[in-house]
This record gives sequence, structure tokens and C-alpha cells, in this order.
Amino acid sequence: MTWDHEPPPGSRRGYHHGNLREALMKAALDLIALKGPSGFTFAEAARAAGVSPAAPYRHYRDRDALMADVARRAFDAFEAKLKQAWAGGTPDPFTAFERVGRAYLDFARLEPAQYSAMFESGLSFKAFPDLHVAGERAFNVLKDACSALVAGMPEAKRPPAMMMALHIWAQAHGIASLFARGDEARRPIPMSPEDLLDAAVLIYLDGLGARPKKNG
Amino acid sequence: MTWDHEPPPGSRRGYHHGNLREALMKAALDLIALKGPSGFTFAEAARAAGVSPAAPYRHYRDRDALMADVARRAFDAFEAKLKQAWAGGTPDPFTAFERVGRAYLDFARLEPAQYSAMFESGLSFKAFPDLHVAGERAFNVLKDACSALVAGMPEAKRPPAMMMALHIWAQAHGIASLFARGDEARRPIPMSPEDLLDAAVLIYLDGLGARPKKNG
DNA sequence: TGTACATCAGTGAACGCGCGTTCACTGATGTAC
DNA sequence: TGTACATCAGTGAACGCGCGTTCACTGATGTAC
Repeated sequence: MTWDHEPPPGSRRGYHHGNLREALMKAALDLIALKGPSGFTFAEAARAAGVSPAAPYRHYRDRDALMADVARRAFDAFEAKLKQAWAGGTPDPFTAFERVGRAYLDFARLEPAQYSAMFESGLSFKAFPDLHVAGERAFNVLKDACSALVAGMPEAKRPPAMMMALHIWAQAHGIASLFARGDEARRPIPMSPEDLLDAAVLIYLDGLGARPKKNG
Repeated sequence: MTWDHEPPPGSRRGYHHGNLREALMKAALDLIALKGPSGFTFAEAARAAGVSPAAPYRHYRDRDALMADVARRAFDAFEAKLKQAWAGGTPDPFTAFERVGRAYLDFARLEPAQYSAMFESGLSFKAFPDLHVAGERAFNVLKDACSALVAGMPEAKRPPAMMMALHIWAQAHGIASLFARGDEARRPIPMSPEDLLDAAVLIYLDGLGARPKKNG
């Protein structure tokens, strides 16, 4: 069963859809999941939402504006997931940091359409400042976690949190977009993306000297 | 001046184009550079090559087949660049390895269309086995470099070259696709992508214990 | 409480456009003899 | 060396299709009094 054109009970009030913005975003996500970020059209989204092709113009200037709204909301959801995984760095920053890494990949795999919207839509940040801000907020969760993680190191050996956050982000994004994506373009590898990222983060932290020495 | 519809001197022999395959690939790359991997059409490529819209069907089954051919050739060029940068691991594996990293980013920045074709075209590897093989060959340059790099370590501490290569690949790809791309979707960061990757690789190698201790 | 009216959020028909694809065709090229 | 012929690699016209976009319109909703 696919998207069935029915709004949630009580929200459709006859002639007016009542919640077309939401319906269009949901339709866009479904279409992105099906055909990639550039594979959905304004007309198709309207059809999926059960309205005429002219209706979306009441809410969005064009396809890109809808796409940007989808991406912005995806960043919000992504930020929330990362924050939840970090959980204030409990019980300790290292454990929490690993959890953030797994949350990153989980999001990429469980919500491939949202992940695509964020990172593969090709939207210009200059054209959509809201999108830029939402992206920065999500990144800041990672950056704050890095700060907390290196706070215990002697100041002289402490790496810049910004650099560290960019490294981890790029590592996670690289693994997600090459090996953990939900579509045909995924490259098969002989281990799980989660384990691969876990190992990369551990090695990286060892390289920084940011992790207590292992026993043995 | 843009692509001028003229084949190289002597190659156009009147009615027959003489080198339409090449011309279509070049046109496709130009269009990808301009509008992204999903932003070019079969018809437009034909127009750019100066032939009728039916002509490409003599050489490619459809748009995806042309795209796959472009991507395959891009992998070949990429492999060659990486091999050249590695240069047999001279003068020493560490120096050569850093050079491979910079070559990776150079390729992404100097040939954004080819990079897109390789990694953002969304083509299925199952549908185009040649493409898969070409991609593996490029990856193997990196993997062989990793093998050479860890060969000097005591066997017990030696990490699997496959894992290491996947880490480096994902790190480089993450940095390339987030921060070093040639289009509007690039995220600005307060340092060069090259320096960012250099630092990441050094930290990672330190984490592995694969690098001789620094002085001081 | 009722009514008049402004505004909001849809409809549906229409348009021009470019794409993918097919078709019978034809000029150019290569080869058998 | 010439000729007949098969094959190759193009043409150009045509088609159906879906998209983006506009337009005058209209039903539903909210509000002033």
C-alpha cells in the first residue's frame, strides 16, 4: 500500500485541503525515496497530495522552495536525533560520542530521503539562508560534542574542536553516502557501516591522544 | 567560448560525424558540469554534439548507458591520477600516501563533472558491471597503497588494509563532496580541504601507530 | 445572533515546451570479385 | 582498377507525454458590525 491521498482524520475540511504544506512535504519525501532528490516534480507532488497541479503554488514559489523546506525540516529532525544520542555526554563523553556516530548512520539508513534532501539536493545555501542555519545547528551538535570530548585533554595537546568536528562529519558522511545508502548506488563492503565508523572514530581519537589508554 | 560543435580537424568526414561517441561523452561532461549529473538529457547531448536527436541511439541504448560510459572513463582517469600520485610509494610510503590524498581532492576539484559522474550519478552497479570493475580498479590503487604503508609495522599490530582503505576513501570522499565540490552546494569552511584531509590522515595514521614518532 | 463582505485556498482548463523514441529514408564507407 | 552491393551512421519529421505555469473562477473561512 502506498501513500493514499487521505489526510489524517478530521483535517480535510471539504474544498480546502487543510494541511497541504505537510501533505506536499510528505509526498516529496516519498518521491525522493523512490527516485532520488532530482527525481520528483512539483506536479507529481501535487498529484500525490490529491490536489490540482496549480494548488502547490499557493504555498511554494517553485519546486526548489518545496525542496528547501523538506531539507530544512530534515536538518531539524537530524539535529534532534544527534542531540538525543549525545544526551549531554552521559555517562561519559566517549560512550556518548560513539552513540552520536551510530545515530548519524542510523539516520542516513532509516531516512534516506531526508538524508538525500540534506546533502544531495544541490540547493544553494545562498538562495536559502534558513537551510544554511538549520544545517549549522545540526553541525553544532557535533562540534559541541567534540569540545566536550577534548576538554579533558591538557590544553597544549588539545586539537581545535572545529577541525575535529569537520573530520568526524566528513568521515561519517563519506561512509553514509558510499556504503550505507538505501538505494542501488550503495557499494557493498565486507563489514557493517556502523562497525567501520566505530573503528575509524576510535583510531582517530587514539591519534589525537584523546582516549585513555586501553588495557593490555 | 563554449563547446563549438567542431570535431578535431580531419575527423569529421561529411555526412558521418566520425567520432560521435567521443563527442557525446564530452557534451555529457559539459552538461554535468553545468547542471549536475541528473541535469543533462540525451537530446541536449545530441544538440551539443551537432547531430540530430536520433543519432545517439546508434551508439547508446539510452541516457543511462551514455552516463555509465562517462563514469567508467572517469574511473579510468581517476585511477591513473591516483597511480601517478602514488608513484610506487616513492620516495617513501608516507610522503607518497599524502600525495595520493591531495591527488584525490585535486581530481574532485579540477574535474567536478567526472567526480559527479563517478559518485553522484546514482547508476546501479548491477546494471553496469563494467562500471563496477572500473571503480574497483581505482579503489585498489588506494588499497595497495595502504598495504604498502602498513607493511613496515609489526604483524600483530598491523591493521587490515581493506578497512584502512575504506576509512581513507570515505574520509576523502566526505571532504570532497562536502567541502571541495565545484558548485553551489559546497559548504564553506575556515581551512582548505587539502589541509583538512592532510591533518585527518596524519591523525589517523598516528592512531594506527603507523607513523614514526615525530621529533619534539 | 445574523449578515455582508474580504480573504484564503482551492479548481480545472489551457498553453507552450522539450524530451524520449520511432520510422522510413539516405549519404558514406568498406569489400568481394 | 572498377563496379556492385552490403552495411554503417547519419537525417528529419512525427508522435505522445508530462511538466511548469498562468488564468479566471469559486467554494470555504474568518471577521466587522
